[in-house]
Amino acid sequence: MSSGKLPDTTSFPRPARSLHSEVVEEIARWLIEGHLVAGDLLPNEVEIVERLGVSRTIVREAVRTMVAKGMLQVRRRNGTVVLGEDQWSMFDRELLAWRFRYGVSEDFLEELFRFRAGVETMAAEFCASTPGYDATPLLECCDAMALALQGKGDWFAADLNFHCLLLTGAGNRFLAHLTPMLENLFDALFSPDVLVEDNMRRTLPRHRAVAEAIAAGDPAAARERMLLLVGEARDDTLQRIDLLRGDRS
Amino acid sequence: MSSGKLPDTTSFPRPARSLHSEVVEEIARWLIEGHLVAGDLLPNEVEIVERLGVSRTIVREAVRTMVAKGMLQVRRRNGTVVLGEDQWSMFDRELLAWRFRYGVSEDFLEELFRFRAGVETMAAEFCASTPGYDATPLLECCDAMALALQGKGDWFAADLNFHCLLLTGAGNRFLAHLTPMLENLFDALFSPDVLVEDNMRRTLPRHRAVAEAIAAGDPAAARERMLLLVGEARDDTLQRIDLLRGDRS
DNA sequence: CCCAATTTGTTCGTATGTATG
DNA sequence: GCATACATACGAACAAATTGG
Repeated sequence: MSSGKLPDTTSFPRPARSLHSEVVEEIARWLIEGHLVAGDLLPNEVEIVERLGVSRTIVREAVRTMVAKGMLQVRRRNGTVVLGEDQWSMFDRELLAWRFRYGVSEDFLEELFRFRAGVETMAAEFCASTPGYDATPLLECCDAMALALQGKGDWFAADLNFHCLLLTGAGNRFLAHLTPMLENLFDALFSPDVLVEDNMRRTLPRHRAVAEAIAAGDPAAARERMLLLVGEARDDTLQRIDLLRGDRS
Repeated sequence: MSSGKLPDTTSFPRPARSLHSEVVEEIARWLIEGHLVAGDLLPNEVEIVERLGVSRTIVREAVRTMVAKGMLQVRRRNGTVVLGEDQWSMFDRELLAWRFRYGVSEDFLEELFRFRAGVETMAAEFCASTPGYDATPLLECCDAMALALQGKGDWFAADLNFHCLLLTGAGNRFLAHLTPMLENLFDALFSPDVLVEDNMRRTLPRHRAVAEAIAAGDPAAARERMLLLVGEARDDTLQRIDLLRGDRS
């Protein structure tokens, strides 16, 4: 009966999204926005069915998806409980996208930047210590960034590509698997419209220095320079965000 | 009708495992063992239903689970395709367990050890540079390992605990999220019955040296010593595995 | 110890929508 | 444009397990 209120879930101008993903994202939002926290019980299946106006099948499949991502745990008779954030798939593309969309905490960003610094220095070191590693794609990225500074081309794409190349080129599938994290970070925080030209002019030579150390096969230098690069990026970004927060409050 | 060939998928003496997890693991095995590779189409729903003797619902929910883990992608009308291993959730507890159970490649292990070295040195560095970090749990782990060497206590648990403490104690949720990887690695390769006392006697002082560097708040030393520790562990393990492989062939 | 209520687990039949050929 | 094959979605029913009286 309660489904009378929302007669047109399908009539939204959504291109090809399935009911499944709608419901998954809706429930995920409950958790990410904190309406349900670790230890809470999810409403039971029939209640969700009534609240969202979808069939039980959809709800069950949505729950399966979220269990697979470590967000829920379901026990017979007991209901479905929300797991702590420490159990959630931390590097899952979708989950990261949801977090950035529905709000990440300052702590989350801090730790993300610190972790990123660690893995990217690691990747730079790996690349530099790979015999015969071809660094030309990295240098080409730097050229593309330089062109973008003159208004010819896409800085954002070149910058992101540089960092992804590092992760994927290190010859380590675990490092390579962290690219969705970077992509989400870039999408959320370095979107083209917030790029500051001042920062770009400063960071470009840092990028090139890293690429050159890798081309020279010098792991220690690559590591050191990468640390400098991501440290500056961190400072720039967190400072910019603090300014935004300051404006809002 | 066609299910007459396998009348007893359910009659196995499995205690409380759900049909869902059975089917998920069965399909996962198809992928991990390589019967289906990237780009292949999964048999359609009805065929899986007939082959496994379960309902469509079960199959659909199993597919949802594996889509959530990045192993499958389903497209309307087109069928369900197997994704490349680079898309699979690399740090997912279940998926790691399946891989170790159904066979990991030598490359996989090599990269895992290299990645592990990177993140654990990172964690040691983070811990050592945390002001007021309490290193006594780490030192207690070393004591427990020393006792285990005298036959009093569980070396395996103490060793694993040492490394997990490092990851969880670094104050970084991304590092902490890598503990399932370590746990699976330890379970698969350092199980109590294959521990070599010689290696244990050598590695114990290495552990203590790391803990002491962290207690002293010396990130550079912590990093250096950790690198030594995991390097030796890597060599010991890969050598032992090579011996096993050599015996078998 | 058993009984009953609650909640998820599982199956089946059917209908719809959407690409493909 | 039509038919086909397949995933998508719904609803009703029964099974099984766990909790609490």
